[in-house]
Amino acid sequence: MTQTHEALRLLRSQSLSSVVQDEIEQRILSGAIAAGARINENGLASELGVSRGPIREACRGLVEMGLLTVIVNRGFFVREVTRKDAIDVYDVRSSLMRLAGETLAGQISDSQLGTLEKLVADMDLAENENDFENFYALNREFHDRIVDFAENDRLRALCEGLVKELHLYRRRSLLQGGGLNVSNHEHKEIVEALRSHDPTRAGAALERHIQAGKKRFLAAAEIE
Amino acid sequence: MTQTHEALRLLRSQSLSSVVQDEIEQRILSGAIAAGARINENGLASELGVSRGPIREACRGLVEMGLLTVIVNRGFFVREVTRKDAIDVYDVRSSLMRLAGETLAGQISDSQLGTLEKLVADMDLAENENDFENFYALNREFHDRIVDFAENDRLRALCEGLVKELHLYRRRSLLQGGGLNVSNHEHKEIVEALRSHDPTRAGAALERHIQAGKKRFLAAAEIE
DNA sequence: TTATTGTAAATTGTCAACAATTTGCAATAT
DNA sequence: ATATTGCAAATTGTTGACAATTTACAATAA
Repeated sequence: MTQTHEALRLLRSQSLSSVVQDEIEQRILSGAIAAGARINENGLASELGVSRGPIREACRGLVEMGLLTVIVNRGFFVREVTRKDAIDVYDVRSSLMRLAGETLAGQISDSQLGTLEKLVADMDLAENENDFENFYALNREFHDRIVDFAENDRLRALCEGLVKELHLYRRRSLLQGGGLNVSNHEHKEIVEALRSHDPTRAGAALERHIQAGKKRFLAAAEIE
Repeated sequence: MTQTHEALRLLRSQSLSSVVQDEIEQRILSGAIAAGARINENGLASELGVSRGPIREACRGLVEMGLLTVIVNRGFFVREVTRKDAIDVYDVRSSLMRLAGETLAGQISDSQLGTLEKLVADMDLAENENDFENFYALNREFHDRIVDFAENDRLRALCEGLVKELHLYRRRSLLQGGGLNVSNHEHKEIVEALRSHDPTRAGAALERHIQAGKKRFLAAAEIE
């Protein structure tokens, strides 16, 4: 009975809509619901054991997040991110990561530098062991931490959204798992720049890094 | 009867939810609904002549846009943008406008330069006549055009959202009407930089311009 | 006076049902 | 064979109703 108790406790702090929204988001990003596919409100409602109300509310939120599009009288569809969209997103993201670097360089603490260094070291290990999955997770945390440390809530929210949007494209192409040949050397450069507390240098290092990622991504997308 | 006909035609291309969403957004940005105020679903529903369903769907969208927040069992509230929030948004916006400048410098056409020059000239006129309202409108179009011309859809959408968010804060303080002492000189510098097709110079000019706006804004907010 | 408790009203969260629209598909015509 | 027409089923858009929760406020106690 602890399960229903848990469920009830959850509903006092979260509405069904937000739980459903997270669930649908998960399914979209994992690829369980394909790009371009329609969200079947009835089907999803009965599968999740809720009515269509929360489903539709969740979908409205996901539309504003850029994960769904809506066509009147036809329904909600998983957004199809074009190559041009992905390029646009990469450019915006590189610009924002540059801001993160510029901001962070002037305020980063030794303990924060330590955290980043640890992540880079772990990535070295993962790289040597060809543990791509772990490398990917560490890489993602590395970027997340940099944004977190910059302490700009809007920046954090936007970066989070951009990464999700890229996933919407990425999962079609190989990417992530494949490692995309991310060089840990760039990460070391970034940490060095941050340690020097030079905003311009740190911003440039991060911008270069994302732009390099964009190039790798485009090269990989070319193949498919 | 042409009115109901119009209304019906509209509903075939737009859902009630999106119409309601625009309406609520308008009320928030105009200040008709105060920051921190709760959205009364029943009240708004009967006032707009719709049921609570579309109202709630619209609110979910506005939450994701950052104009509303939601508290379980308490409802939707107009977001209260703090001074720190505003600073964060300005920093993000200056970074994105820099990207717009960098992008645009390499691809701007003579006709587009002409459009921007015309706007600057009109602003000169409005400035001389102390027509603050017109100056504000022209100033806004100037920035919108620059973003449009950069042809990055994500950038455009994000900038639009950031401007709305700033309005949420600014409308309390004086803002716009007060003119905030925006110097047209900075605009001329921006156009010159774009004409030189130098990405770095154009990006820097725009970043400086928004940062200057941030300073003016903070100084004005200090007074209140 | 100030806190506390209890109850009624207001409000939100969710659901089920109905009307309007779209989709699927067979029957028909070209 | 291809296009067109005409239903029937599926699906979306919207509504009204009901349960759960919060808010407002009067009655009571300290």
